[in-house]
Amino acid sequence: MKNIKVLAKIFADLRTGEDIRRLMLELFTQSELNTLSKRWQILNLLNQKMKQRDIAAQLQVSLCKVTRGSKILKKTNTIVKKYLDGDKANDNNIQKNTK
Amino acid sequence: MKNIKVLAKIFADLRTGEDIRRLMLELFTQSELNTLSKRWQILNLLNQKMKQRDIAAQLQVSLCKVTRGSKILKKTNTIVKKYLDGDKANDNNIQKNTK
DNA sequence: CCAATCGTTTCTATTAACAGAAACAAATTT
DNA sequence: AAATTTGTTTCTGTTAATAGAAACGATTGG
Repeated sequence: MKNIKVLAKIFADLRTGEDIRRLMLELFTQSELNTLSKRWQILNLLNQKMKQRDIAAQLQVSLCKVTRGSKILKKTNTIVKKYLDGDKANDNNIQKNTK
Repeated sequence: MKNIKVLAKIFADLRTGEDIRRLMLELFTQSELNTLSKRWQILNLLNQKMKQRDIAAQLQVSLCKVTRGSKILKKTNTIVKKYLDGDKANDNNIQKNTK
């Protein structure tokens, strides 16, 4: 299943990063947000060709999480890859002080 | 922490519901997607004043999940409430056959 | 070919979210 | 006010994701 489309539509409707961020803070637990954040950082670092053991050490996660990220990146035609290979990916790492 | 802003920005950048949906399918496990989907349905039904035990029965979730949703809805000035009270909420339930 | 490095898998233990049931509390009905 | 309904909390057990360690496998350089 199922209603993922519904959820995706909600995020799409919200449009601004600030509103989406607030919704995520309401919907997810702190633990889940951490997990999600790490998950994305793993993908980003993997895409930058950092060694898997280095990623695990730097982000303080286990190798199984890194391997899982690796599997995601092996798929072709993914949104993940498309996004990471775009210029936006690096913008996000700089973390400018927009607030 | 932390980099929730980064993740929120990614969703915001994607813009279309279809792209966001695809990214979610790549990032989350099936189990997590189910959880998330149920979580939103709970909020929606709670907001429609359905009784908590009925919600639990209909969605086949435990009361603790419903109570958690209830706590979210009790907060004021949330994106969740703003969204559920808007007209978009009902659109999403109809689930038109756009694919 | 061998050794080292790296990606991947496997194993057991841990943890957070959750199920299911019961108890408790607040509200409503009568 | 007593009984019923509904919201909330508490309890124990379960499950999926994960940590940590080790092993396995592939690749590469020597």
